[in-house]
Amino acid sequence: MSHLLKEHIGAISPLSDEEFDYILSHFVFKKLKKHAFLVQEGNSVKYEYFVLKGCLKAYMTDSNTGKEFIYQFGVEDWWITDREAFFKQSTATINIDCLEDSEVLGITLENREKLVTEMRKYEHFVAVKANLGYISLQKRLQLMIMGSVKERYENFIQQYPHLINRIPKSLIASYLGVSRETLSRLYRS
Amino acid sequence: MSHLLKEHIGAISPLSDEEFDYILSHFVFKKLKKHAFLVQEGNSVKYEYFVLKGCLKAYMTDSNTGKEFIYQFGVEDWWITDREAFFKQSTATINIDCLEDSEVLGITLENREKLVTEMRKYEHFVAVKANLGYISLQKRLQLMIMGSVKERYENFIQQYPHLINRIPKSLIASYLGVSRETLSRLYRS
DNA sequence: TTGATTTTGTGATAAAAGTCACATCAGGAA
DNA sequence: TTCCTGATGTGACTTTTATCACAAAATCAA
Repeated sequence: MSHLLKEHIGAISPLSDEEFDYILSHFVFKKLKKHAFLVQEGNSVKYEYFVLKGCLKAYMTDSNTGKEFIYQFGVEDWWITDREAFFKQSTATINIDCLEDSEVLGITLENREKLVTEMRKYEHFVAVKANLGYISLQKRLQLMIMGSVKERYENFIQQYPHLINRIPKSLIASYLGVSRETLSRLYRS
Repeated sequence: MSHLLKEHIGAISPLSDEEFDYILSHFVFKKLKKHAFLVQEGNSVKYEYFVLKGCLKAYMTDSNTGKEFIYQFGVEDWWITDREAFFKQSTATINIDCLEDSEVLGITLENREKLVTEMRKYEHFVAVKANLGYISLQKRLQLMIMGSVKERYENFIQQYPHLINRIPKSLIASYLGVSRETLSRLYRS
């Protein structure tokens, strides 16, 4: 049996079909139309989501200027949620909505903890993920502080070549912390 | 018995004296002079460190410009290491050195995994820490992208009031991703 | 298809921050 | 104390990026 989530977890903690079926039974499936919200500011955040299909953006809005900063995109094989609200069981400070029709698998904090407690393999998977996530965030911060706009964009192209023509440049600019005009002017020979 | 590390872990997972003694036996104590390196680029990173006393900086040097970016300070009650090198057991890409005479407790990856496996409480502590660390890094990134230099500095003052007069402004500027001159000019009435 | 909306590019100008240079100030070591 | 080093403040100028404005191109929905 092949399943995107099975491959995903299995890359860190190899799973038997039975183990994976058990894990999968703790998730709920959701199908969303373009522009639909998965997480909305002020609401509670019941799930952490694994993206099966489509594309989403997680962003926060500056209360003064009204401008938005995209802190993460979510496409196939990625996890997305308002991490702080999910783990602290508080209300969302960010929004997540769909750039395309999307399909996700959601797991509640309760089920997540249940799996972590019951299955050493899932606990290991989750711990490794947390570390890798932290490390990649640290690299992004470093690039943001030390790198020029050009370096940031080139790094993005290299890391996410499949997103360049899938996501509007204005959103990529927001992710890179630069105005869309400046990004657009980068490659004038 | 009172111990900084016991209070630190206990705030997340309360510990008996026996449990803490057992945990502590997995750490090694190190005492360092000002300017000494705890982690040096190119070397292996055997330990993750908890700071008992003193002040350290973790930074990376841009290979082109030679300028350094401080990604973390470490003072009492903080953890510090080259996370990526430590977990992947590769060589350091960053340097950590002492701004003051310092004392730290180090734990190897092996001992860390041993404790995580043996003690549910330590595992919980470590998981919670990873989450909190990720969340605070995310906030720092957000502030870096959306906030003005002034907002970033004010946030720093609010978060770390005790560091303002302990660490040179030029290093704080590096942490905030701004030149020391610009930081110095912030508060001309 | 067609009209509307979104996306993208680009000029002109303003604002923010960096860089270089130098002066002053504070603290540590002999 | 006295010298030396590192820390800090600030002027002058340059570079980078944001902002505003508008037009062309692409995409989407009825």
